Amino acid sequence: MGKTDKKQQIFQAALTVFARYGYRKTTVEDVAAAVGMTKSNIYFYVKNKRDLYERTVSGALERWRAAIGAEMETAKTVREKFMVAARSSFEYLKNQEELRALLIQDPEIFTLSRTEDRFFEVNHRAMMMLRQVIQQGVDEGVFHPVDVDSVTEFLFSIYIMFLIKTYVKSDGSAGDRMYEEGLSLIFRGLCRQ
Amino acid sequence: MGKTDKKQQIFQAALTVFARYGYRKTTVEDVAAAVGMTKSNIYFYVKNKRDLYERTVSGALERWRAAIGAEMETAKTVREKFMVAARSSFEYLKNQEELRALLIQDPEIFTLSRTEDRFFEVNHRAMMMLRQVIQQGVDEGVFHPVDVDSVTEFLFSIYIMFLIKTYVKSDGSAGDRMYEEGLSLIFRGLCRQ
Amino acid sequence: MGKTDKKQQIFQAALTVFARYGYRKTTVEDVAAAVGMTKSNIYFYVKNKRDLYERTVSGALERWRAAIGAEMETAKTVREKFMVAARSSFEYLKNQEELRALLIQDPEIFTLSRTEDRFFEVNHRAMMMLRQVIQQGVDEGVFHPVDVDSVTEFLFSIYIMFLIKTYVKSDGSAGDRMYEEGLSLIFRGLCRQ
Amino acid sequence: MGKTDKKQQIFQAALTVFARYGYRKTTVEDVAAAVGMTKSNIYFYVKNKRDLYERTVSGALERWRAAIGAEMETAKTVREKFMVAARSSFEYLKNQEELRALLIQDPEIFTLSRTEDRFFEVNHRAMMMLRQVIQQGVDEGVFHPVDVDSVTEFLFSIYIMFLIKTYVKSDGSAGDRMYEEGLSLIFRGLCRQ
DNA sequence: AATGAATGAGGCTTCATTCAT
DNA sequence: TATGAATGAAGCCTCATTCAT
Repeated sequence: MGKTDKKQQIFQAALTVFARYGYRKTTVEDVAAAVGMTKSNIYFYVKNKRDLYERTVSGALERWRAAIGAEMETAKTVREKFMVAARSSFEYLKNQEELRALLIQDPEIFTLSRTEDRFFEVNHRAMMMLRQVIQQGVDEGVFHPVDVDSVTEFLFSIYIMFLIKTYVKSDGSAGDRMYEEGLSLIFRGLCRQ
Repeated sequence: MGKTDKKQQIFQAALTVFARYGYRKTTVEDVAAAVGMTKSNIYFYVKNKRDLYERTVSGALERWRAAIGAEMETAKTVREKFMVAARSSFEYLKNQEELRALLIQDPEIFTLSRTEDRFFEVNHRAMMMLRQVIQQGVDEGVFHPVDVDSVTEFLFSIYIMFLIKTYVKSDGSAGDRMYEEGLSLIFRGLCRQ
Repeated sequence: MGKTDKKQQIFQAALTVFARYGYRKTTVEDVAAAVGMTKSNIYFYVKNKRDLYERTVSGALERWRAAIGAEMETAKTVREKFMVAARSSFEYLKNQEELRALLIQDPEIFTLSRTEDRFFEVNHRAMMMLRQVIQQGVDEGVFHPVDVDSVTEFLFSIYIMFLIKTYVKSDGSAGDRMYEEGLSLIFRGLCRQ
Repeated sequence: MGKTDKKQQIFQAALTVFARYGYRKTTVEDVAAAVGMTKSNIYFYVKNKRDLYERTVSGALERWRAAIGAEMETAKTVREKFMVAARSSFEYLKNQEELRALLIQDPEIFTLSRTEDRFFEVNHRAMMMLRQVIQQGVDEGVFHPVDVDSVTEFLFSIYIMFLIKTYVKSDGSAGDRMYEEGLSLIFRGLCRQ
């Protein structure tokens, strides 16, 4: 087995553990135990506990983004693309309990501060996919002539928040209802006519 | 000086320290040093490090909410109230660097899950203020006849997100522009006609 | 209320608390709370936590010894006295849950090392009562001509052990049975004929 | 050096320290220093301070019991066995200052309450050795037809008490004399004729 | 590539005790 | 007499990280 394979194995196990306990409560030894190796050997593959975490998360995010991207290419119209993006993100997360848990544990994963964001690159790539849809909508006159960059960021943020909200252990509040109401409100504000 | 005063003094100092270093990195001793007393004496006033933190945060949130509440009473129309709420929140935070820092350090402060939220009460009170405005807008026919509860929660979430986004150490992105674009988009979706 | 009364009140409360939690786990504050005063005020009446404990225990032991002494004076023959001593000790303890608990928590209370024993005096007085009975038995020829001092100490020790064993939360073993068997064994070895 | 060896080294050192200062006064750091390692490394071998203590004590008790067991097998008659047991226990302890000290520091080590006894197993094994002798004596008609279980427990208790008494830092009292008087008294009550 | 062993640094908490009022 | 407030000292334990093998 190559070194890369072993790493993947580690990140997979780390995902499970971090998702369950969060960064702080997770011990390097916990991860090691999950892979079936010893604590010290982990340091052969990663530099740090932090390093371990960041690689783990980045990997998971990237897989997610790639999945959405693939789905979006199947859509034709702008409206479809928008919906596909939203829907397939939700679908994807539905089958990824660990990723969901992770996002709940550490919502800052989505922070977009370029300077210190540990996940800037992958986040940015994801946002660009959204931007492209909006740009297209504006160009085609389907959407109001909004400032594309600002609105992209705005919607991306809402979108992220939605995901988190939706998957946080049931607030007791009707998440689905909020989802529908919110979405139509947004659409009403975005679409022309 | 009464015991309550001393407590306030402690929470004030704690706010400073927690804002700077975050919960984890902050040492009880740090706080003690900031007040000018010994570590052990802190335990005369609070039960725990956790207890210290929660009282500190709750206090700060409550002061904030009260300030907004006072401002809102000065407004007459629904639209004014809405704007005042948004604006004075921002204004307030502009002068409260520490609270801002705190919110960045621990965004979960705003989590609204009734079961585990440590700050549920004060958060809830704040949201109810918003709900009241929306209800009024709907009643007066100024807003679309939306589902008040869902939209309240939706807008409150966005509002919180906005605050955090805006005050996160410079994103590099144009926060204000996003703010304006987003707000008008929302309004367009919310207001009738 | 005189200072002495207040002290008695303190020792009474202390007995309750020490009996329940043992010396180590008992906090000066626990005792204070039980009396209804503050920690610091305790130090007006006693020098130390240790001092507090020792006065508390000594008092209880002395009351016990006095009760037995009174009972023994009612007996006539040596055998009667012996039995009365054993029996009334048990009877007394039956109604003194706290003292019992205390003895279980700190069996060293009965240690007889003259040098460091904190309760030497009262223990010694108790043992002397037993010695007197044995001496009388030997003098009257009812008992074997044993070495009075040694046997006294021996029996006193067994006697103490018995008390503790008996009142330790049921070992699961048949304490009563052991009591009878042991006592008759002892008597067989002690009495002439 | 294997892990087991290292552990033995630790327990040996721990025995020394616990014997000297008692459980409470002994610091994990004290033990570590005695072995020549750091505090934290101790936690590599044991779970707790408590764990450290219990393993230390159990080991010492077990070594003791095994030594007596070996001696007893050399004896032929019941009386001899009884005497050997008593005598070799004393002999063993004479050369084990630390174990002696330990027993004095924490007499509860010998408590036989099945539920809470931390050393029940090893204690029980020891008592069973005594029981066997008594059973044999009764079977052979050398002893009175006593209730074996009760008397075993009774004698075991006395025996333990004796050990403690004898080895408590000089009582000032003539321990040996008491030993002889007590033993003959017991024998007189136990042996037929 | 892997491991056992070791370490250092640090943090939380408890409490007996004191002191000014 | 009584109290609130303050303190110092101490102890347990966790963990990320390193190193020799």
